[in-house]
Amino acid sequence: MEYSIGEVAKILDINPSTLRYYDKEGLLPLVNRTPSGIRTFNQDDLSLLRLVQCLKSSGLSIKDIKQFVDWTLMGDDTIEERRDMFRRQKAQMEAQMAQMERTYNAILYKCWFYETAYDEGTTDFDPAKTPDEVAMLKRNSGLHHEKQSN
Amino acid sequence: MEYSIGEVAKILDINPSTLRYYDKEGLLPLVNRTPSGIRTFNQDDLSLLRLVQCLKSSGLSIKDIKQFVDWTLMGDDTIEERRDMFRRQKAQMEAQMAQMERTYNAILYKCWFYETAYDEGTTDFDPAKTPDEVAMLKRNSGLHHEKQSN
DNA sequence: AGATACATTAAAGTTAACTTTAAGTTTGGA
DNA sequence: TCCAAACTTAAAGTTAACTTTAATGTATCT
Repeated sequence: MEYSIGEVAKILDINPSTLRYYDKEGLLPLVNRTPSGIRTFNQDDLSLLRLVQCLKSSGLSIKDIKQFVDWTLMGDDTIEERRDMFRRQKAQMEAQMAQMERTYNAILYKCWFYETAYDEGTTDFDPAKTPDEVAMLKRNSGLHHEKQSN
Repeated sequence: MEYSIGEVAKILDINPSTLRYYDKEGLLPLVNRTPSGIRTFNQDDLSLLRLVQCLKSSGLSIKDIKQFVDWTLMGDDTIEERRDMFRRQKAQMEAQMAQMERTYNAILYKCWFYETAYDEGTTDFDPAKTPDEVAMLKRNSGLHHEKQSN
């Protein structure tokens, strides 16, 4: 089964221009063309595009992804480089997820803070009189902004 | 205790120019100045800056953060808006974290794939002969790129 | 007083990842 | 055959969030 650029765009919910941009950047080195020059995408191209989306959402840049694609084209001699890239990216994502959890806790605290402020009709309530769990979260969040500046 | 822009920059590991940019964008409406015009940051300013960093890392734009700061300056009449903002941001982060977990699983699979390929000396090994858990992960990751294109 | 480090502003420059535009070509249906 | 939709390229434009530059002022040390 083959697909036009517009069909691929719909399937993967990408702008056709973005697909052309990826192609120009060397991310899609194996896309075929009709004799008149129109791109025809096959299942492999779709798989690669899904991988590109995944790598992008893991935080890799277009440049990094091109490097990976180039390594893949070179074959088995570059397995180590690719392995190391994924090891690094795994570590990077773990750091990112840890950071995200800390940020999420701070947002949770802010949610609690404004739910309470909403109920009280003011941000100037006494944060000492609060459920223990949230109070602990507050102590750990490093966000005591309201106390001083409101 | 008060701090110069350079001291704040070091404490929070931000470029002084970034601090001036935040100020210009209205994110730091309460920073004092010496008679000669030099900014002096106090503890409240530092707290607000930490909050700005947190909101930024949660995915809010400078514009969104300015809106929040403006609401805060307006006082208790805007508690509902701020509460809703944090509710939305909480939901947004949850979606982001769910997406990140899916991506992380795909990266884990890639790690396994290239560790195995490294051991085998080729990417063209039989993925059927693999530990069950990873095989399941593979089936769920939607990344069967190697099979076809290597 | 002079040097040096740090501060100020406004404005221009940077970067990544698209997105849009312009001008044209190809394809499929009435 | 003709029209509209969808394709092509190259190049310019967009956006966010800084970052750098230039020209100048201020504070501190010797």
